Amino acid sequence: MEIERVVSALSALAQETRLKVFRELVKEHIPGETCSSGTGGGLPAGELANRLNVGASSLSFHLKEMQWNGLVSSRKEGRSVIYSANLPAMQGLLAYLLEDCCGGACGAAQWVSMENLTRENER
Amino acid sequence: MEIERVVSALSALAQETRLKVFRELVKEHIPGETCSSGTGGGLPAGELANRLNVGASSLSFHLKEMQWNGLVSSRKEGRSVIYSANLPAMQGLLAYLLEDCCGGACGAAQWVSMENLTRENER
DNA sequence: TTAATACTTCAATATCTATTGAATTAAAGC
DNA sequence: GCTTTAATTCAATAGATATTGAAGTATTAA
Repeated sequence: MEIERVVSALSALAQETRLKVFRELVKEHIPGETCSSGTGGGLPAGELANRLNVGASSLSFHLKEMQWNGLVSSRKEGRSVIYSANLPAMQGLLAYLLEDCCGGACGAAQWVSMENLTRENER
Repeated sequence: MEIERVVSALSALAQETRLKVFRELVKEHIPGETCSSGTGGGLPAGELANRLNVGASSLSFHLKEMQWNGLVSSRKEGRSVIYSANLPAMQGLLAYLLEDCCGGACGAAQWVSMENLTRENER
């Protein structure tokens, strides 16, 4: 992952509303399903706006930003637009941070224990 | 790690110069040493400015930002100021992203393989 | 076909960020 | 003390971001 893409992925998450959006979408994620393939998973823009208590146009602005940066994708369903988390983008970001910004120096192997990694989905 | 701190840590990294600064400092990190305790490790501001080809005052602005957000710390040594990466902050950030923004849904246990984690420090 | 719903786009605005160069502070060397 | 070096602070500026409310576009329902 080259540095410009890393910076843009980080920018997409470095804002409270957007980070909360991503978290909500991850909670709704159905394992093994991508947005384009899925019939379930993800959330409509309006539901996100309600949950996060953000104005529709403001949320739309943030979703567009996140979509541009590859963190979410969308599909249209009736008059709703369903957004879902693009987990491979997050994986790529985490891999970069672990390898290039933590490296051996971080002692990653120690703290990234199975306790963290196998933690069950609490939804 | 509460959401405001996560957002501010992400903001600290979501800028090309700052991300490069952090990477450089991680490369210079001496395992087991914190900035305050260390006699080695870290880099003086001027050396960072040279390596990254950034103006001194601009770099100073970014370093201040990163220090405020807890990603780097500094010590004075003669007329230099030595900056070093605050790895626990990065660990906390990665832990948050793995757990709250990736969770079980991400299949983290699969992709965070030992291949990634035990990769040798290439400096 | 009209009305309602779900979103997005647009324009105006306010605020935050980043860069530049000049001025300032602090430590070392002469 | 004077000068050089290392870095920070300041002021001005340009540009990017975020919020608001109004207007516009589809889609569904009456």
